[in-house]
Formats: sequence, C-alpha cells, structure tokens
Amino acid sequence: MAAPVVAKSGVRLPGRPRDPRADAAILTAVVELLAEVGFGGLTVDAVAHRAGVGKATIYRRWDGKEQLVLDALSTEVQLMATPDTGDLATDLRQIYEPMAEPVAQQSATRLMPALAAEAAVNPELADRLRSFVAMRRGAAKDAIQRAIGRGEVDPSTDVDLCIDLLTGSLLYRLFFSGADVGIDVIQQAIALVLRGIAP
Amino acid sequence: MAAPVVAKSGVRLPGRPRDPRADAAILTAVVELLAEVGFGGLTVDAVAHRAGVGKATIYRRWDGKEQLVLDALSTEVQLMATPDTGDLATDLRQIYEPMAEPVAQQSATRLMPALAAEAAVNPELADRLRSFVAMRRGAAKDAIQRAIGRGEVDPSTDVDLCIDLLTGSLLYRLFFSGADVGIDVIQQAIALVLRGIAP
Amino acid sequence: MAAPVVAKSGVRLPGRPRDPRADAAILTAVVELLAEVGFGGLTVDAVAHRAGVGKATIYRRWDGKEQLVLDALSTEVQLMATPDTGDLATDLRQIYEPMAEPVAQQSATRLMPALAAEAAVNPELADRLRSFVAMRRGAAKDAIQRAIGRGEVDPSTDVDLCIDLLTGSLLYRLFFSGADVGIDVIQQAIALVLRGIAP
Amino acid sequence: MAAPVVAKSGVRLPGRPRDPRADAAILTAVVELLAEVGFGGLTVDAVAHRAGVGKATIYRRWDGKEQLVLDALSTEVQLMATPDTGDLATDLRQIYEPMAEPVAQQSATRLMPALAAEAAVNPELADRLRSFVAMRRGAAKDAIQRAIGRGEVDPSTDVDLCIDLLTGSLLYRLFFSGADVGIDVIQQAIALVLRGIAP
DNA sequence: CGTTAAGCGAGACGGTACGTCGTGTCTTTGT
DNA sequence: ACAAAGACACGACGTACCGTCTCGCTTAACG
Repeated sequence: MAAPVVAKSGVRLPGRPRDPRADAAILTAVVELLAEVGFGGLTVDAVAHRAGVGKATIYRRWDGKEQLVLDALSTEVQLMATPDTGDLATDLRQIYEPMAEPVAQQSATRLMPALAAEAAVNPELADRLRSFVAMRRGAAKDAIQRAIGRGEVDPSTDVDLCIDLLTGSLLYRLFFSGADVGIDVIQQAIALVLRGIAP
Repeated sequence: MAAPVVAKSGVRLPGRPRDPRADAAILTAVVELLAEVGFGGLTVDAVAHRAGVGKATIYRRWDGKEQLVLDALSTEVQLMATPDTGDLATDLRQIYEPMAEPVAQQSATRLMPALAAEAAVNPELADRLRSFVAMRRGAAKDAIQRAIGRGEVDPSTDVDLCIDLLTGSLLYRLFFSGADVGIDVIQQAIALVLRGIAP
Repeated sequence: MAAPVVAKSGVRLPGRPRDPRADAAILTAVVELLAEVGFGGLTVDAVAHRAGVGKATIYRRWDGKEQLVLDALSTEVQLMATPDTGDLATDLRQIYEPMAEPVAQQSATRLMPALAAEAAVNPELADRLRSFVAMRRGAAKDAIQRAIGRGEVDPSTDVDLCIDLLTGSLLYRLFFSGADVGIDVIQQAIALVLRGIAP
Repeated sequence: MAAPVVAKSGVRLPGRPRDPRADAAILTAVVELLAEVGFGGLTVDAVAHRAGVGKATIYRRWDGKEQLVLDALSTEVQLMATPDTGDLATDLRQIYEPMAEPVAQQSATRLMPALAAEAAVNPELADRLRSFVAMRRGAAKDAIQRAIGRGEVDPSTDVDLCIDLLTGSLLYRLFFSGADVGIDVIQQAIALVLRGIAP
C-alpha cells in the first residue's frame, strides 16, 4: 500500500530493490511534519530532509504531496476495535464519540478537506481516498448490520445512508459550521437516526 | 459584500473613487476561470489578466484567492425562493433535489473542500465561509420551523441538527464516497430524518 | 589506455576479468552521443544505456565524463602520417590544412573548450589532456626539426613556440572569433611564422 | 549591455521599471563568487542569495549562467590604456606582459574555456563572447596599425592574423600545455611575429 | 570440482542545481 | 487616491545528473 508501483509477486525485478527503510522514514517524517506544520505547510523538501532521503526517492514512490499524505494516514489508522455491546446506540456512541476529541477534530479539519479538494481533480487520489474512508466506516457498518439481525432496526434500512448521515453531519459541522462538535451533538444525531430507522 | 472596506456612508473619501466596473470584471473573470481550470488551477495573475486589471486592484479589495472565490460565489447564488407547499417533505425535496444536478455537484465538489481546507487555517475566511453557508441554509431552516408550527414535527427538534444531517450526508457522499448522489438518495435521506423527528 | 587501472603484467588478478567488449561498447556510445548531443548534453546514464552497460561498469574504468570523452577521442585519432616532403611549408600545410574541414572544426570547437574548462579544475584530467595534445603535436614537431637539420630555419628556433603560434592562432579563431578558418588563413599563418624563423 | 532586453529608447514602457540596483548587486555577486568558487561552482541560487535578489529577477534579465558571467566580466574590464611608445615591440610587450600574472592566468584559464564551450552551442552567447573578445583586441590592433603607418612593418600585413598568433599562442599554452607562460615566452612570441611581418 | 572474488546489467540511493511558477508587495506613469 | 503594468523577494515545485550502493547473476582461476 505504501509503495503502489512495487511488484507484489515473488518475481524479483532486476536492479537494486527499493529500500523499505526509506518508505518507513518518509512516512514517519510526513506524520511528524503534518503535526508540526499542517497540510498546507508541508513541503516535499522538508519531508526529504527530515527522512534523510533524496527528493527523487519520494517522487519515485508517490506522485505528489496528497498521495503521500494519504498513505501516511493509512499507516496511522489504529485499527478501531469494532465494539459489540449488544445495543446499537451504545455501539455507535463508542464509535463516534472519539470524534469529539479536539485533537481528532483538528487533524480531520486540516487534512480531509485538502484531500477531498485534490481528489476532486485527481481520480487516482480519489480512489485511494475512497478506500481509506471505507476502512474507517467498517465498524459502524458492522454494528448496524448486527442490529438488523437482532431486530433492533428496520430490516429495509440502507446501512450506508445511515453512516453517511452520521459521519457526514459531524464532518459538515467541523468543516463549515464552526460550531463545536461535542458529545451532546453526537448523541443527538445518533438518537435522531435511530428513531428514523426503528422497526 | 464584494468590497468590504468601501465606505458606505455618503461621505466622499479623497482621491479617485474605485471603479465599480473593476469589481464586476474581476468577479466575472473568477467565475469563468473557476469553470475552466478549477479552484486549484486558479491564479490571481490569470484573474487580473482576464479582467484587464492590475493585480494590486484585486489585492486592494480582497485578501487572497479564497476570499475572492467566496465573493464570486456569493454573487452567483441565485436567491433560492423558499418553498412553502404546506408539507415539509415536499419543501425539503424542492430544496435538496437541485443538488442532484451534475453541474451543481461538480462545482460543489471542486470548490467547497478547497475553501474548507483554507478556512481551517485562515479564521477570517472561516467567518466568511460560515456566513455564506448560513445563507444557503435559510430555506431549509424556515421550512422546518414552519412544520414545527404546524405540529408536523416534534417541537423539541434541533433544527440545525436536521440540516446538518441532510446537507452533511449529501456533501459527505460527494466529497469522499464517489457514490453518485441521485434523487433517490436525497429522498431516502429526507424520509429517514422526517421519521426521526416525527412528533 | 582505455582502462587505466587494469593490471598490465601477466599476473592474473582473482575474480572475473573485465569484459573488453564493455570498453568498446562504451567508447563507441560516447563517440556516437558526442556527435548527436555534444559534450554538454552527454550524460553518463545515456552512455550506459546506449552501450547496454551498467553505470558502475563505466565508473569502474573511468573517473568521470571528461576522462571518458578524452579516451574516446584518443581512440578516434587516426594516426596522422607525418609528412616528409623535404619542404617545411609543404609539410606544415599538409598538417594544418585538414583543420579547415568543417567537421574537424565542429568537433574541435565543441569538445576542446569543454575539456580545457574541466582540466582547469581537475589536475588528473589536465594530465591526460596534456598528453593527448602532445600526441597531436608530434607531426609538426618532427617536420620543424627536420627543417632545422636541413638549414631551412634558424637553428635557435623554439620549436614548441612555433607550434603554439600555429595551432593556438587557429584554435583561438575557432573558439572566440567566429571568423571562419579557411585554407587561406592557415597558409598565411604558416607563411608568417616561416618568415619569423627564417635563418 | 547588462540588461539586454531593456528598451534603450526614450519611450517609457508601462509598469514598474527594472531596478538598476538589482543589476548592480547581481553582477557584483557574480564577480565575488567567481573569485571564491570559480565558474563550475557558481550557482544561480548563490548569486541570488548573495545579491539579496530573487532568482526570477536574474532569469528575467539573463538566459543562464554563462550570459550572466559574460556580462559580469564585461563590467570588470578595466579599459586597458592603449600604449603608444613609438615602438611596436614595446607597445606589444606592455599589452601582453600582464598576461604573465598568475591571477590573470587563473581567471583566463577558468573562465574562457567554459564560455567558449557554451558559445559553441549557444549562438546568442557566441555573439556576446565575440564582442567581448573584440574589445580586448583593440589596443593591439591600434598599436600594429600605427606601426604600419610608421613603416615599421610590412604594409600588407594582416593585422588580425598577428593578434590571433600572439593571443592564441598564449591562451593555447594556458589551456592545453600546462607549460607556464612567463614574460620570456611572451617576448619570444612577439619577436618571432615581428620578424615575420618586418618590411 | 567447488570455492572465491571480482565483473556484470539494472536501477535505487542521497545530493544538488536547475528553471518555472505563484504569492503578495512595491514602484512606475497616467488619470 | 486609484488605475494598469509589471518588477520585486521569497520559496516550493518537479526534473535531471551525478557518483555510489545494492541486488542476483556470471565468469574465470585457484585450491
């Protein structure tokens, strides 16, 4: 995933293989620098210098800043443990309440719109962004589907739509409203959606 | 709104007054160029050249590319007539179904994330973006409040939350999902939210 | 000469011996590329690719582009047959008139200054350049010395100075004057120098 | 001469005129850096930084490093006072003996071949180099022509050829021979040429 | 006859300089 | 004071070469 063009098969390409330490050093540098200077302040030169790497080594692996950041984020995704408490409202609260953390909000606010903006123009990035987002939706999807199985929600419910409503409303507030997104808002949104899909 | 620093009173400032044709030419050029090269490809030099205007004339009126684009969009907002059909579902469909138009989607996808990205870093722009967004929420807000008055929805409903759910879910799909946002999706979202706020 | 570090003795070093076809392929590629793109446009990568050789194989044999070019030229030097007509003026004309050929001028103009420029900074190259130049002076030197023996020129004549005057004036015109160097100019220069060293 | 594209007429172009202090600062920086790091070590970034100028300001005026160096040298040419002692040999010695100075030799050796190499490929630079060289030939040309007037040398003498012989032989030694060029060599060359053009 | 040491093509590596571009400011002349 | 024009300092961009360094392999002579 980090180095999209590399051969995945067992066939050995001729020439010196790419040094996997370079990938690691670059991605680490990106993560560090994102925290320090944000997305807009991130420069390829700075990444190269911080990683102790030539710029060409970066451009050999990625097509630009956005793809690089996206891969850096993918490595950072701490696999969210899918909660399974037996109650959908509780599950969803456990999934979404971490978004009330200021640090999570800041990184979401700074990075996601920039990536979306570039994805609007760059289909290759759009793909990668899409699969990154899909990963993050997994936990909620599982929770809702289990609830359908339990008869807790209407079986004709469109699971993806529910997630769009929940995630989308929170991100929308973050991106455009300036209103803070606290635990209360998250709980209200969950409650509203659950009423909407009650059997 | 276009020229925030201009005197609004009848007092005449000394010196040559600003040429209002310059404002018009600049905003027109921005709108044209946005359509041609998108937000990322838009440069202040190109705007100045297209408008037949010096760059200083632009910077005298706006603080940067983003503010300029925001004002250009504001002038483009065709004042959406607030529908009042007596039925909330119908009102909301009239408000949101235009978002299913491909042209509307394209401009939303290209511009809004870029503005949000910059707003995350630039508080002054964040303010302007916020008020721009607020304008566009007016129609839905009015419709829901009228429905509350009619007893059509639960009187304790958080109106803003409803709008966040509806608008946010649609934009979220546009920005990140790649899934198309058609009339059916819009209608389902409206239906779900209405069930959620039924009295 | 082509491979300066190779053992010349009969002692066999351990390991695989260098492939002499690589030397030939490299030098051929250099000569071809010099004609196509000139000295400034010559890159080691291009030489390696054209010769079907790894870059390391080049750097194992030469220290850099300049040394490589110099050796390539040395192999191209068609051993000029020293003329011996019994008349110094005739001998010198036979030696210098080939310099009036456009193709000879072009390669001289493109390569020699570049080599001199690098030699000014790189003593190792300066040495090699010096011995290359000395080779090319041999014919004229012999001719003048024979003329001294015949009593045709003043016996106190500084032979090297004569050659510097003749060769230097022609190269100087090529490098800096833009004036063409035709047979007439060569003949005049020879005549002037011969008058200057007449007994 | 420093800024080749600037209008020379009295007509005022629109827009901010180029700042002549930038030209001066750039040329000064070039001269300083040439002395410190030589031609090969000269970088446009370093010039810009030393001159307190943006790179674009350099590229707006010159097409590359070579043209820049050439102009820098042109400003450095201390107008050699044409000597007129009444004796051609003495005049020529005064003109050429300064070339025996090590510092003059070093700068000649480092710069002139590099410029000639680039001129071989770049006609625009070749022109500028030509006129630079022509300037430096003026003194010798005048001296020889006066000597013709005095009947000191054969009136059919090709003046330019004489200068090519003298200058060319000295530069040739500097560039390729590695032999030092002392006052004795200069005097011998002058003597030989004078014998060659005696009436 | 297998070990050993160097050569081989390929191409990644850390660097460095390049020339271009965009931003936001400043400086002209002319309204 | 505002206008168009365009120069200015700054700094990031993505490319190109350089000379070195791994890879997995081939090719001989030596033990």
